[in-house]
Amino acid sequence: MTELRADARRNREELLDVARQVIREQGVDASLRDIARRAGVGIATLYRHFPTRDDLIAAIIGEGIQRLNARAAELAETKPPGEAFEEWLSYMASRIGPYHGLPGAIHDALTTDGSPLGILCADMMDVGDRLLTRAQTDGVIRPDVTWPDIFTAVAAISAIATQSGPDTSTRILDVYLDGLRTNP
Amino acid sequence: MTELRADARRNREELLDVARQVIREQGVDASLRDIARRAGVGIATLYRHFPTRDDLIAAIIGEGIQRLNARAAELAETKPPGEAFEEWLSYMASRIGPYHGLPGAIHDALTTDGSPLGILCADMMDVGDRLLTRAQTDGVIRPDVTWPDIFTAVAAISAIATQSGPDTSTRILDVYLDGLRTNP
DNA sequence: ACCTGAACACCGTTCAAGT
DNA sequence: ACCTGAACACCGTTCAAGT
Repeated sequence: MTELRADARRNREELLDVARQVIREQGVDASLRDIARRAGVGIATLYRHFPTRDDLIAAIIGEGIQRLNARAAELAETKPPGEAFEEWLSYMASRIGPYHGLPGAIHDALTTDGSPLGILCADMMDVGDRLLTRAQTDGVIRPDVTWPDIFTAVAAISAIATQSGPDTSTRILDVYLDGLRTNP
Repeated sequence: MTELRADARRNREELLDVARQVIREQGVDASLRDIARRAGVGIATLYRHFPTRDDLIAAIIGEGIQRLNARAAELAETKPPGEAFEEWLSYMASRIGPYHGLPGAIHDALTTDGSPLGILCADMMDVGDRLLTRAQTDGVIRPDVTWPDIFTAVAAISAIATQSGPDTSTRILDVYLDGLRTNP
């Protein structure tokens, strides 16, 4: 894993660069053949580096997910629980939404064991769960809603961004967040 | 349209029966070739009866959409505006959700002119808009939310049903509906 | 170690040829 | 009028053969 022959390393980088761009444009169901072609590499080479589509997606969004986790820690320290939780959800939506089909892929990955994408997102789920619990303990978020439900909801709502635009997605998320708050 | 040769009529019925089942099982992206094969008909025959996938989907869910519109009229007469609106949204979600990919297809169809599915759903959009306006006039639903937004939200949330099950979808919809209500 | 293209089994869509 | 399969240009995935 860590030691790669020079040519292999170059191919891997090129594949990732191309895939990042193509997937941002066409979504997570983009043609793998097309990605290999644009990277100037045989289709089998793509499969050697990324045995499944899941592996490729995980490699592409890995960094973004880590940033998401870091942001959670940051918000937890600087903002009150309710604000931290809501801001983090909005941030998550803005990062995940633009990749067409990604929320669905993450959801599938989380319930498929051994999925690299699932493993990658497991930490994110823990982080979210903790932020939620803090906000619920603080009494600002309804105590009867679970984190898996909220994650599923925010994922589905963020997916709207690729169809109806980020503004629509944001407005809908705001209404949902309002429903999440305890009535004073 | 109305006059079909006996064999053509039989083929059309068989295609619709098979398509209804296959699409319920596999979603709106199911293989058209597979549907034709199972219907015991050449692939070109499917295309002759339904020139686009859109036509086929519209033909399949047409009856369901009309039932949806009828239900709206019924609810408007028998229930107070807020209840009528919310019940209709839940009913819509329960009808649309189970078909994987249908909410997305409807959304695309509504913004593509000439789409048979879009034409079919246009009435439904009017009906929903009227129910919303009544509920807003009655003061029970937030006045600052538009019908297209609500439709998009409910469509996205109902789509959850095929991934996480109808119960999850229902719970999430409840939270969203809560966010839609005016705070007393 | 790594790369490659051919191979296989699928698609969606169209079109000439059949009845 | 209507039906049909072949044809074309694509997929995802695997595997034997190359360096």
